[in-house]
Amino acid sequence: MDTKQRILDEALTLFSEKGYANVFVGDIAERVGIKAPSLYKHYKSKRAIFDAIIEEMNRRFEEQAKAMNINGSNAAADAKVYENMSEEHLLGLGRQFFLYFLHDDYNKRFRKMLTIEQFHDKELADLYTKLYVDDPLSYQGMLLGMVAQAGLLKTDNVEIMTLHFYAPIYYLLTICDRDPSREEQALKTLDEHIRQFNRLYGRTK
Amino acid sequence: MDTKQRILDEALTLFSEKGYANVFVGDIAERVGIKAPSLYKHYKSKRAIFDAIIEEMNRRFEEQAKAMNINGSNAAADAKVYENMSEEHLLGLGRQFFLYFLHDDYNKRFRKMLTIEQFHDKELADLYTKLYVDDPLSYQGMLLGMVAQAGLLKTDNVEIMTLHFYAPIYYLLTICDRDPSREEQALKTLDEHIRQFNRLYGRTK
DNA sequence: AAATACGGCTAATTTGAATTAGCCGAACAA
DNA sequence: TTGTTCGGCTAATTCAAATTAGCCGTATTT
Repeated sequence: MDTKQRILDEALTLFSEKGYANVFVGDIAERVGIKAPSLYKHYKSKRAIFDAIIEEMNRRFEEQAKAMNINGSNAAADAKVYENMSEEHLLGLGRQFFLYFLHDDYNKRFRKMLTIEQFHDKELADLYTKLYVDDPLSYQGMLLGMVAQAGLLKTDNVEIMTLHFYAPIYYLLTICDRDPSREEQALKTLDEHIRQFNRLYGRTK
Repeated sequence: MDTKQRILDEALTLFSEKGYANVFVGDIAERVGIKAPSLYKHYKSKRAIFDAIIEEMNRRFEEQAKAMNINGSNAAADAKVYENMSEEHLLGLGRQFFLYFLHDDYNKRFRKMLTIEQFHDKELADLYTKLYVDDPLSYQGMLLGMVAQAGLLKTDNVEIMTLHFYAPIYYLLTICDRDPSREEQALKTLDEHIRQFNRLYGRTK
């Protein structure tokens, strides 16, 4: 990987562990294997590194969103996929979502960084809300909506049902971010949550 | 209020808005209405101010926990209180908990500060988890357990039921911390959540 | 009333971290 | 090959923020 990219990568790691203000330009440089002044050949300032991370993140997420829409925009067709969905499928859905967010390295670090920096300015707060609140909710709302369409879930309020599906996932995610040693237990809880969710909302009693 | 206490108070406000590292001793002093060097008549260092905040917080929470136990330890007696609990009571319970955490000034500021600082060291992470994850869960688990005992809620897994009750509350709380303009909407969602919770778990179908 | 403690101030001092200046060798382009 | 760019380095420089020194008035104690 070229140096410019490595700088972003190491900076993100450090920012996610200690927060922007507690990371020194020298720390980043050291990790990359160069001296602090050399960083300035690639970025104008420490702030510029942070901004570049945010930019790249936006790029990645847009990309990802686009990819999702390709499979997600045609609800009528996709609903068929869910026509014979079982509890196992639902479990898979939740687990996949959870593990992706939890273990995908870029996601994990970025989420932690945003958690730390979210109160610095409104833009970051909005980004956090978009990435970890609104987008997952609307995406999963769409999926669960289709499953309900297919007659496998019963509710008169998809939004609240989706909240009931996602809030515990979010909650467990924040626990694991803070303390990875809880992952195993969180995964068990996740399974129980989804099974119970299915019992509560599933049509096939 | 005496200066020593005012320093803690203003420091907490600032730390909760910008995080420890982005607050200067001079900022705190200015708010208190004195000059930076005068702060050192009260605290040995900037760090000591932070530590004092944590200490006071621990004191407050222990106090609060003690107060709760007085009413909470005798489950058999308290269960009677819930014998004729209605959806309205349940709504009140959730709303009270939510609003207390959301608006109690000390709580709000402390929670935001911990959110920012949680990844700095394990002690802070553990404190966060205790205050906003484990304690609420066990407290509400106790209450809901009693309500279930009284025959008003039906479940074979109180823990998951409690997760289903609390996770959305936690989720909404973090949204409001980030963006207070969402409070109104969050309160509506909270109500819908609890009503739906009651529909899902309530015995009196 | 003298002595002392308290809590404020201004003026240093110290420190440490970001950034700039300017050099230099390797690669590559003309 | 000669020049130019790239990306590294060391040695300043700058600047801001924490902390210390030392003064001083007020209030409290003895």
